Order: sequence, then C-alpha cells, then structure tokens
Amino acid sequence: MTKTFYITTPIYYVNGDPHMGHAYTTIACDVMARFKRLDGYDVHFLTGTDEHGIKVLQAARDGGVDPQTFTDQVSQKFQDILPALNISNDDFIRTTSARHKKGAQVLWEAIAKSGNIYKGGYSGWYAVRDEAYYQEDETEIRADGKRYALSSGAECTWMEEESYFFKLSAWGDRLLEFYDKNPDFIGPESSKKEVISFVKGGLKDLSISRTTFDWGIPVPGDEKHVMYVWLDALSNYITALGYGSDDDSLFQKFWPAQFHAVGKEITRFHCIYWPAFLMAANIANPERVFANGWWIMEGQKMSKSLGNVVTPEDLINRYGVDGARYVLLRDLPFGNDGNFVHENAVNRLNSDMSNGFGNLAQRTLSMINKNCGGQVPTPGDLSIEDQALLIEVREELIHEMRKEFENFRFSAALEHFMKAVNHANMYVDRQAPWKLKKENPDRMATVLYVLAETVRALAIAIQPFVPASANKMLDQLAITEDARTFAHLDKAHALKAGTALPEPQGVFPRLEVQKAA
RNA sequence: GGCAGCGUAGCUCAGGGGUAGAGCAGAGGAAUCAUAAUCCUUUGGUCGGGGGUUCAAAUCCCUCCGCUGCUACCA
Repeated sequence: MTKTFYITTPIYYVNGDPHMGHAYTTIACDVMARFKRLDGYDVHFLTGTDEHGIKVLQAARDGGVDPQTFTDQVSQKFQDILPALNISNDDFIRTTSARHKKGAQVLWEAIAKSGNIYKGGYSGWYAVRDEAYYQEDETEIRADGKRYALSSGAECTWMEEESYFFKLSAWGDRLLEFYDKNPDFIGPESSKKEVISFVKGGLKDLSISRTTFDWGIPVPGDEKHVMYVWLDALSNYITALGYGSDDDSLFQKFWPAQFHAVGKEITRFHCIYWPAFLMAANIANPERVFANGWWIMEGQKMSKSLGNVVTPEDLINRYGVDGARYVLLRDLPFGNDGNFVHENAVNRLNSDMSNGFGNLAQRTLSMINKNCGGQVPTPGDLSIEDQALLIEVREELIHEMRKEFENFRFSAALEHFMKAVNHANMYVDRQAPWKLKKENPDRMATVLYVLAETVRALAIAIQPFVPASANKMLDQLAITEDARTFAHLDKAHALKAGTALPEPQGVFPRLEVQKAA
C-alpha cells in the first residue's frame, strides 16, 4: 500500500497582507510535498487562512466593512499567491467556512466529553490597548492612582469575564512523556528546548472562550461564547480532512499528519496546546512540528515604517517563480534565521542555475543537436568514469537528498545537487567531446549520451525546487510527463537512443545584478 | 528582568575539545562544446570582547556587548 504523507503550512492570519515570510514557509512545504510525491508517497498538502479573532474584527471595522467581507478579501490575496508561486496544495481551508466551523465544534465536544473543559471566570487587570490580561505583579499604581502594565505602560482595569477553561494543567506530565518518547516531534533543537522548559515551568489552565466579541465559532451549547482563536485555528488541520463531518474518509486516510510547518513564534501553540487538545479528544498526535526562522532584509528587520517589506510579488518579479523558490531555500538552513541579500541571491541563481546546471544542459543538448542529428546518440561501452557519473546522478544523489529532506535540510540537499552538477561539468571538460568529434565519433556519442542521461537525472531530482524549469528541461529531452518520478531515475528508464529531441533552448537565463529593494 | 538561540573569511552560511570549512565575490592559469558559461590553482579568518577549565577551546564554563524569538490566552 502506498504510504501517505500529510503536510500543512500554518493557516495565515488575515490581519495583514501576504509577505515574504508567508511565501517562505509555503514554498518550503511545497518543495517537501513535491519531493514526497515524486518519491512515491500519496501526499495531501494543506494551507489556508485563519480568520477569526478580535484583531480581524477591528481591522474590518477600521476598513469600514463587515468582517466576512474583510476576510474574504484578505483570504483571497493569500489564495492568489499560491498559483503565482506554483504551490501544489491539495486543499485550502478557511476558518470561516462551514466545514471548518462544524469540525471545530465537534472537536470542542470531544474535548468536553473527556471532562477537560469546565466553566469558570476569568479575571485580572486588563489593558484594552494591549488586549491582554496582566497579573497583579505585572502592573503598578502610578501617581494618578491608576494601574498600568509594567511592560507596555497601558492603563489597566479590573475585568471579570465568564469563560470556559481547558484543563491544560493536567497535561504537563503527559506532554513531557510524549516529547520524551517522540524526540523528533519538535524541531529544530532550539524550539524543542524552549517548549520543554515552558512545560516544565508548569502549565495553567487555558481560557478557551470569549464573550467580549462574537467574531468566532460559537461554543456548542452556549452560544454567547465564541471559541478561543487558537483552539479554532489549530483544529483546521483535522477539519480540512473532514473530521466531524459525514465524510471523514480523508481524516481516516491521512491523519496523523507527518509534518506541520510553523513559524518559530508559534511553536508553543503547536507543540503544547495542540497535542494536549488532541490527547484530550483521544485523537492521535501529529508526527513532527518543525519551526522555520525569520528573515531580515539586507541586514535590517522588515517593517512597514522602514518600507523594506518584501512581498511574494516582489520576489517573483525579481527572480521569477522558480528563482524565488530557489533563493529562499538555497543558503539558509531551514529553521535558522537568515539575512536576505539581493546581490547574493542573484549571484546564487546565476552561478548555480544559469552557469552551473542550465549551461550544463545547454552545452550537452546543443552538441547533440549539432553533431547527432538532433537525436539521442547511441552509446558504446561505458568507461569507468561514465559509469561513476551515472551512478552518482541516478542513485547516490537522490539517496543523499532523501536523507536531507528527512531533516528538512533543504539547503544541504541543494548542496548535494550542485556537487553533482559540478562533477558533470568536470566530466564534460575532461572528456572534451568537441575533440572526440574528429578523433573518435563513437566515443563522442557515448559521452554525449552519458551527459544527456545525466541531465535527465538531474532535472528529475531538482523538480521539487524549480518545477517549471525542470519540466522545460525534461521536455527538451523528450521525457513524457508520466516518466518523471524518482522511480524513473534508474537505468531501466534511461533515454533511448534515436529518440528525436526538440531544438534546445536556454532554461535559466542569467539575471543582471541590481542594487536596492 | 527571566528562558532559549545566534554572533566563524569581503558576503551568505556550515562545523563544534586536537594543526580553521563551503559557495559566492577577488587573483592567476587552461580550454573554447555552451547562457563569456566551464575546468584547474589560489589570496583571505588571532571563529563578538574578556576571563576560566584542559596537555589542547571556535567547540565546555563564567561574564560583558550586540541581534532574534518566547515570557500564557495576543497568529
């Protein structure tokens, strides 16, 4: 039976427009999803938008529209960037959709049924400006007799609110045991330490409903409450699979998820609350949560006031779709924070894709076109060097890449790829087929065959990162679309001599270095 | 303030107790099939500052500086 692979991005909060960070996480997931599909897995890839909560409500009011209209508009922007970045998601979930609301309520009921929800009161020093409650020792009384939050200086008033609570305090030990038994659950290591120390510090019960506004999912049986946005939001990973609906076949098939990608700022929600909710509802936990870092731009934090916020469209305009995908994953190890420098990105694309891989393909195809009648040449006996190169690109490379993908090391996978490209270019120079043309045409045909076969294997392997370009290259080798998976890397699916090839065209045009954002 | 991470060649980043690594950028050479691309050689760092442990520290410990995230109901 085919192995399933369920992968999710976070659902993006619609209080702002999509930016480079959203693109980054989404692209990383897409690359993983494509890799797994090519590797024979039955993949389900989910992304979506998180649309409830007071911030969205306020943003809608500020814009003078009702919240549903507002979220429709912003969610659409997030949906629009998916085809623009060539994202292969199988589904898009919105937390305002009927299917999600229903599923979230079913989850609530499942947790309630287990005895983990109780009604209580929430009280504390509330700062309207911060939308946050503070402990008494987090506030001070100033000369004017009023109370202010120490951290923000916002004025606080005593508030009491009826609220439902989740018995998070009861789950600390079971969470720690879960982390212990599943050491790969949280990555990278820094996030894991943070989460474990947080849990060890002791967990308090979690308020999971609100009565102060109504832009949310009604609590089953007590509709003056709406569900806490994180309980609402996290449940998307199962509601999108039909959890709690009449047809939960996808849920049966794909849950638990193999991989939740998150930004490093939301690891706590995914690594503490989410498993606790699921365990309480007696649902299996996801296998892995991996947090990616944040980008800064040319050494500076991205911010609206600095005017250096980079949007997905900016990246596409500058680097093309495949170029944007490539430069985001090439240098920075997934999980680390990074500094995005345009000059480096251009250099990277030019030297790796244009000069390295693109030129390898072009010189190979061009020689075949001119010297072999535009057909795949007929190879003779293979030398040791021929065989070594073919083994590297057909077998060893994908083996190495697979290992790196297991640990989300996209940049390391690309390093292996570029190493193979370099070896192929070395091979061209050593064999010098342009000399063989006069001295030994049969040997030239063999060398060009080995090279064409090398380009085929490399193009197949690089598909997850630069799908459109890789496909163009495979078109030029007359590889049919159903013969492009990793299973086709082997000798049995090698190029057939005599196959007519189209006129070669450059696939990775060089970019000009340009300064400033 | 507390917790965690980071600070390594001009740039982007690996590494992590035993004579400092990669790619790009720079320099020199070879070749000319190719998107003037390729291939070879090569310059370059007292691994943020200071202190300590050790025969030996970029790597462990302490401290200081700078940056980042979290600090509970706020994505």
